[in-house]
Amino acid sequence: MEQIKKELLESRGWKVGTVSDFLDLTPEEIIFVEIKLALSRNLKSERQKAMTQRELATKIGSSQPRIAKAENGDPSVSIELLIRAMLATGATPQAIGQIIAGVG
Amino acid sequence: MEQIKKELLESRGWKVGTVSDFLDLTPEEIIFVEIKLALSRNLKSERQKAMTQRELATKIGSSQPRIAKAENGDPSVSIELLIRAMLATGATPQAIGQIIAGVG
DNA sequence: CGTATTTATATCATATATGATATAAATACG
DNA sequence: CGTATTTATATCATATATGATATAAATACG
Repeated sequence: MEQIKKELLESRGWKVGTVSDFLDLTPEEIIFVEIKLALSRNLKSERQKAMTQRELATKIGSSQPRIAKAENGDPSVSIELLIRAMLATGATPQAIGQIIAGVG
Repeated sequence: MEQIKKELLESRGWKVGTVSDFLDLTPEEIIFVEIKLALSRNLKSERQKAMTQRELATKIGSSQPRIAKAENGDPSVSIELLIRAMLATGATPQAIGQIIAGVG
C-alpha cells in the first residue's frame, strides 16, 4: 500500500490491514486530513532544528507527549495546536500558508 | 480605536471600552488570532456567493448558528471548523494557504 | 408596509481535544 | 556497552468546541 494512503488511514486511527475502507471520505475530508498531515510533518522537521519536544511544549504551555502526538499525525491533535506549535518554532504565516497551499 | 485592534479584542470575547489590555498577547498569539479572523472574513464572503448559512451547515453536518459564529469571528470557533467550512464552499488548499500567507 | 427568508444571539448537554502524569522505547553519546 | 537524554505510548480528569434547539433581529422582496 502506498505511503500516502497508509498515512491517511493511520491518521484516522485506523489499523492498516483492517477491512475499513477510507473510500467513504469525501474529497473535502481527504484534503482536510492531508492538510493536517502536511502541517504535522513540517512541524516535526522544523522543531527538530530548533529545540526538543519538551522545550516547545513548555514554550506554548503544552506537554511533551502532546507535541509527540502532533508530530506523528495523531488525529486527536487539532490544527489549532499544530499552528500554535509551528508559530512557536518560528514559522511565519507565509510559511504556514505555503505548506497548506501545497496540498492537493 | 482602529478596526484591526477592535476586531482582535472582540474576537477574544472582550468588550471594547474595558480596561483589559490586549498587550499581554505574545506576537505569536496575535498572529494566531489574525489568522482566524482572516479565515472568518473569507468564509463569510465566499459562502455568501454560493449558499445560505443553513445550506452550508447541512453540508458539513453543523448548524446554522455555528456557521454564523464562524463568520463573525467568535472565539469559540476552531480553525478546524473554519477550514472545513471553507472547503465545503469550494475553497482550494491553494486559496486557504494564500489567505493565511497574507497575514502578518 | 407586510410576510418570508436569512442571520444573530442565547442556552444546553455532550463529544472531543487538552495538559498532566507515569513510563516504556528509542536515540545520543561517553 | 552503559548511562543520559529524548521521544513515544497509555491513562485520566477537565476545559472547551460542538451541534441542537429556541427565538430574536435583520434582511429580502412582493
